[in-house]
Amino acid sequence: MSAAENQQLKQVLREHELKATTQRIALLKLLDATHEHFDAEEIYLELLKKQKNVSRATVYRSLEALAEQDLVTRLDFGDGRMRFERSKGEDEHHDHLICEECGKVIEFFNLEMEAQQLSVCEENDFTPSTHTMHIFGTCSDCKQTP
Amino acid sequence: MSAAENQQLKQVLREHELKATTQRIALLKLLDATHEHFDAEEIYLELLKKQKNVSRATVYRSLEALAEQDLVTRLDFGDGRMRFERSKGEDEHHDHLICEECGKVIEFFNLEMEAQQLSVCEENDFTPSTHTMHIFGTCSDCKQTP
DNA sequence: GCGTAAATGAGATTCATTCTTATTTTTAAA
DNA sequence: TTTAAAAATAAGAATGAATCTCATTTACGC
Ligand SMILES: [Mn+2]
Ligand SMILES: [Mn+2]
Ligand SMILES: [Zn+2]
Ligand SMILES: [Zn+2]
Repeated sequence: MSAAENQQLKQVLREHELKATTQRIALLKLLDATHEHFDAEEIYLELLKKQKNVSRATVYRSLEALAEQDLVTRLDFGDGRMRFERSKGEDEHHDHLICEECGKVIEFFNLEMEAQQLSVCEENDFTPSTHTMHIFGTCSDCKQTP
Repeated sequence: MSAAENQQLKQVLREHELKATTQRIALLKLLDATHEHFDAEEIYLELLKKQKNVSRATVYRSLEALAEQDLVTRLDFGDGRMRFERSKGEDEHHDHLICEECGKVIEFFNLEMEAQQLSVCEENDFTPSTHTMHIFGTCSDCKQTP
């Protein structure tokens, strides 16, 4: 099903000089369908559940290749496992609030903060490539029930 | 030597309800003496070099206990190992620029950025506890020699 | 369709961190 | 100062995320 989406993802992969394997297509399709921040094991299990044959090693290798091409973004929430999300356009960059109680992740974007980052880099003659701006704490849901 | 410093660190540990073991004192003394961002193994090796008897497990456990009490700060530079630095006062909080070429770490503090973080938290009814603001890229030294 | 380079599967391996248990140390009280 | 209980430590085993190995399969330009 969704042969059109498959074709489109095949196209995307080739534009980034990546071979369009069924595993990579399935992985991209999975991440495209959600805003969740999966780790590699979760992605592996989801693909199995969807009857896709894939190995753990391929999940890791695919995520590496896709991240290299900025098709997915690696997220490090500091709990020992990397998370991944589908990269949206440059204009859709966002950072994260992470609830330490329930694990909920709230996405946000703050233009002034991004501007301050560039300003700090200039002051230090530093050429930025990526950044992590993660704020840990307690979300509104968890605040009420201590 | 520096019996005074030892006494002072003993005091600090007890104020935080931690037993003042020779290992914890040595670890704090080590981190007090530098601005470097050591990982656990480096700390372990440094302590061995200084003739302190300590085991890897104790380094990890001590760092956990000290971080719990905010006497040290855990840093995650995303390369698979945690780094640690001595926590300074609340007023001496800083974030990091990390050179992906040479590993150099530049510390910075930007008040406006911190203010924006609080503003984002308020907007989302989120109570912050800590944050990571790490900017990865290329330092001035590495820019020149590609 | 063919050939070749690249990707995959399955499991072994690595390496940071955590866990286990016997032993030692800290600390408060006698 | 000696003593006892609780806590911390040493040494190495265990864990788990991520990477690597190599035989097999697949993608894709011709
Ligand atoms: Mn996100
Ligand atoms: Mn620092
Ligand atoms: Zn929550
Ligand atoms: Zn550099």
